[in-house]
Amino acid sequence: MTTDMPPLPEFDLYGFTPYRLAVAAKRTSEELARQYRDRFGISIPEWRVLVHLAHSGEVSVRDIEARVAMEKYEVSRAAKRLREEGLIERRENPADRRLVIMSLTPKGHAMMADLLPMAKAHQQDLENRLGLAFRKLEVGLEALLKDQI
Amino acid sequence: MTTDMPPLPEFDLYGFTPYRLAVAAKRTSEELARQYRDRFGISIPEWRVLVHLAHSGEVSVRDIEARVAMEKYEVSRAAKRLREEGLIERRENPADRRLVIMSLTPKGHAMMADLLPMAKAHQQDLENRLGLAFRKLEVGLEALLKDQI
DNA sequence: TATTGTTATACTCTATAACTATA
DNA sequence: TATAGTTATAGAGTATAACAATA
Repeated sequence: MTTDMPPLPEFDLYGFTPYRLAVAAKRTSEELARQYRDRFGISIPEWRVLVHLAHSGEVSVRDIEARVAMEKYEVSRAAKRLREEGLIERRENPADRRLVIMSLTPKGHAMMADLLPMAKAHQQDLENRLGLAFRKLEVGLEALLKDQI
Repeated sequence: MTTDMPPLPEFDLYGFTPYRLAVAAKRTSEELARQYRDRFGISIPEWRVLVHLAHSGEVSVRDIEARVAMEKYEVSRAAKRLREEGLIERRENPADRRLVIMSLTPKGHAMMADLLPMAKAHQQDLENRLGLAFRKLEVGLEALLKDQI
C-alpha cells in the first residue's frame, strides 16, 4: 500500500559495505569449507587449529585462542575432534600443568603436507582471478582489520 | 613432539584472504547486528527485507530472494516476524494468487525513516575511517562479487 | 507438472557459564 | 583468588524437504 508519507532516503543495499563483506565472506568460506570437508573431513575451526600447529609447532589452547580469532571453547572442541582423528596429540606442560602442549602427529603432519599446498594454490588462484583488484582488496582489508572496525 | 619428517611449506593464515574476509565480515556484522537489535529489535534478515521494501515498494518473496542473498525460507520467516511486529503488511496479487505483495506499513515506514539515515551514517563513518583504503576495498569486493568467486 | 510461499524438522554453529585442576 | 582447559546446556542460525495453493 503506497502511503502518503514523505519519501524515504535512497539507500543502496548492494553498495553497503557490511552487506558486501558478508556476502563475499559467505561465498568464499562455503566453497572452501566444502573442499576441506570432502577431501579431508575437517571443519573450518579444525583447519585453523591445524594451520596454527603446522606453523608454530607446539602450542597451548590459549596460544591459538589469542591468535586465530577463535574462542577458547571452539579451540578446545576442535582439538578434541582432531585428537579423536589421530591428527594431533597432546601432553602436559611440565612447567605449568594447567597448560597443554599440542602438536601434529605424523598422520596430521602428512595431511598438512597435502593440505597446505592446496590452500596456497587456492590463494594463488584467487590472486590471479582478481588481478589488479587483489592488491586493492588486501589494502582495504588490512585497514579494516587493523582499525578494529 | 618434533618429528623428523620433511618440513611443511610456510603458510601464513593471517595473509589468507578467505580468513581475512571471514574475520572482517564477522566483526562488521556483529557490531551492526547489535545496533539493529538494541535500537529497533530486528535481526539482519529482517533488516535486509525492510531495506528492500523501502527501496522497491511492493515486492514478493521471490523478488527479495533473488536480490538480497537470502533463501526463500529465510525471507518467509523474516516477513512473518515483521508482520507480527506490524512493520509490513501483505496482500494477494490478483493477477497471480500464488504471489504475495509485501509493503511497509506506516509504522514500518516510520521506522525506516529513522533507520536508513543511521545506516547511511554508519557507511559514511566507515568510509571516513578507512580513508584512501576504502575505495580500494570497494574495488576488491566488486571484483570478488562480480566473478562469483 | 511447475511455481510460490509456508512450515516441520533436523542439524550445526555459537555463546554462556559451570566445573575441574592447577597455580 | 586467578588462570587453563573442558564440557553441559541452551539458543540462534541454517538447510532440507514436505506441503497446500495456484498456475
